[in-house]
Amino acid sequence: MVTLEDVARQAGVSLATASRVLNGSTRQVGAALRTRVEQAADELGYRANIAAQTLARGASNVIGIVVHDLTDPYFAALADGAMRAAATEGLLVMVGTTHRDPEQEIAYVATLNAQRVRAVLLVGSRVADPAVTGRLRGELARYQAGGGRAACVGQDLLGVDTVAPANREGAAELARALAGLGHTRFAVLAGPPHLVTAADRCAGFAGALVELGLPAPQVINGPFDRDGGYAAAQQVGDATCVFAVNDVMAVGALAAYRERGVRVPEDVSVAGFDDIVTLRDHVPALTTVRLPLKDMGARALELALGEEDAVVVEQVAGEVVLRESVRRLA
Amino acid sequence: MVTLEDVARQAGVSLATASRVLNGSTRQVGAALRTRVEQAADELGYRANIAAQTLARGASNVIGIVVHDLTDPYFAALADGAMRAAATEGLLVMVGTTHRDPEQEIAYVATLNAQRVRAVLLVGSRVADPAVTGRLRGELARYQAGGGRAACVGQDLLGVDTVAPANREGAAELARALAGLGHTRFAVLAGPPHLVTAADRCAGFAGALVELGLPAPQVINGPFDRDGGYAAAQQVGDATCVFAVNDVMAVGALAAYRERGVRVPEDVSVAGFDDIVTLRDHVPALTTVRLPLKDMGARALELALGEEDAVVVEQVAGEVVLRESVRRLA
DNA sequence: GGCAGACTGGAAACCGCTTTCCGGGGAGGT
DNA sequence: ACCTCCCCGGAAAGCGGTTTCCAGTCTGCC
Repeated sequence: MVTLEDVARQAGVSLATASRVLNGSTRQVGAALRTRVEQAADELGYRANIAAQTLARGASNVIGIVVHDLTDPYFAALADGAMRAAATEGLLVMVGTTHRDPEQEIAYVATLNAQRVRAVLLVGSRVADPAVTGRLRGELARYQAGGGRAACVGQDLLGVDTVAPANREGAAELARALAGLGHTRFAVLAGPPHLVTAADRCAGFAGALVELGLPAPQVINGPFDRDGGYAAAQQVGDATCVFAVNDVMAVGALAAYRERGVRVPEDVSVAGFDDIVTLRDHVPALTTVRLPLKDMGARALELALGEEDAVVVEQVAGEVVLRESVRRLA
Repeated sequence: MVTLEDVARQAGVSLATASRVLNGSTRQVGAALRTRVEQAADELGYRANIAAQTLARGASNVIGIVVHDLTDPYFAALADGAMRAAATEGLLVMVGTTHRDPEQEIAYVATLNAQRVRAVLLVGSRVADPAVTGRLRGELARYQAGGGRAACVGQDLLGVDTVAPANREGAAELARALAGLGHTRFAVLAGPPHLVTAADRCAGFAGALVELGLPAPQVINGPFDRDGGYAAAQQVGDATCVFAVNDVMAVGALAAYRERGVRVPEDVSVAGFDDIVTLRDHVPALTTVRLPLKDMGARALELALGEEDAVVVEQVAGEVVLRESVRRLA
């Protein structure tokens, strides 16, 4: 491996000079030496050792993003937004996937802390377990005590800058829209009760129905993914409209209905949440609540990098999008 | 930031001892000192500085994965497979997205080299431009000269370990299957001609048709994504069967047909390639060539980490999956 | 012409950790 | 008892950069 010292020797200059030429420094270096160094570096194929640079400078140029599952398009979109933003700042990205294990999330924060990353983004729903949240907060505090910056996309439970999707409000809005179509008997494919995102969406939806004087929906818990939606759909009673707390589950539900010969929206209306881009061509087109996922990811990075002392929490509103998977009741 | 020295002082031991206790060493440390150090580290909230460790050890525990686009489920699946494999090896992952810019890919290799990552995985189709490929090879060679390991998922054009999907063969197999259903007039939504993956699939498909004595297909080039498929579908002539060189394009094509009131598969048959999981619930279900994406990602990591001196290239066969998007011709 | 001040180049300290090398003490063998 | 060998703890030399501090050179100005 060729080092800066090799370059300096080859160019016949000191280490200091070589460093100043090759890695942005405030100090000027004469044109003659400068070209000698550049040429030497080029000939030798020099690549700075970032570990050494990070150590010497005391600051790295990488950020960490922790998501639940990259193959879930929800997280892919969020991560992509954050990564694009990072790229414009000249930052590298370390991505960790927890596969929905909160312990993994804590472990990642510790690891990213060890890496002295400039910032960490925790992307994804918080869980309702105060013990876990407490330990995560502890790990984050330790990281921040060392000068680390952090932000979260999800619920404001961590005491860090947060981009918070308005899950309750979005779901409530959706409920009102669906009720406006004449539906009165609802079911909610509610996902796991301990996932705050799922719980909020479910609660927002149910709350709005109550406010409208409608009967409470049938609530069916289960996994937060496609198969969870598929399974939950089997347990729906006599509802005319089913709300799956995310699009991926809604697609699972649609698959279940299709297999059973239940027509959507003729026999039952189905709605989701998120407006996943990959699913926009689904048939029937999914009624959902659109979240600007890429922007949210990018915004979270901005917040993390921002110099503000105060913790800022930004609500992001969702927009109800009615499509063919729901119908107006006669 | 609390350092190892702080811990050592607090525990009343030397730096060496503290290091041996806290970071796996071959050397033993007495139980008494050991617990003192551990306790001190815990009290102080010590987190090793990985940059320093990497520098001192001369080896890092991070690997780099470079993909074209994380929001494309094809890459998400591949990356996920690789990341899971990395996790079992205790490795951290840096992910870079090129957004399909080959220059970015080269830049990433340089950056990951600077990071002294243990291995880099180049995931995604090569381009047909020899100049670009040459520069990428140069950058890779420089990296490998410094002890770096590399592997590629795509075409064997880089001189590194490669997991190569059998694009030609898979497409040929698909062509034979479709011809077996009685189709004779084909169109290929071929993607960009410079993308080797797209070109191979197109060539394999067309080649098989020729072998069968069928007329050559209509070839329509365009972008490699959903909108590319959508646009290309508009230009299809009188084909009874359309092959989109990937699933995402096929979905675009299906959307185009749906909008125009063309029924699939009654009026036209459509097939894709990849068998993207997220798209399995699409209606109509997509005929495609299944690639074991997760396994391929994991395998690429294995190859990169493997000790073999010889460059190994592994072909991965695709499996034709006939679903409702194609029909047998009367 | 002489001197202050601005610039440029180099020596060396330092970033935080690993690991080699050394020394001291205890256990085991004779 | 004495010697050897093994173990464990510590001092110190790196790992590859950055940056402070110092010295020498030029330039501009009085």
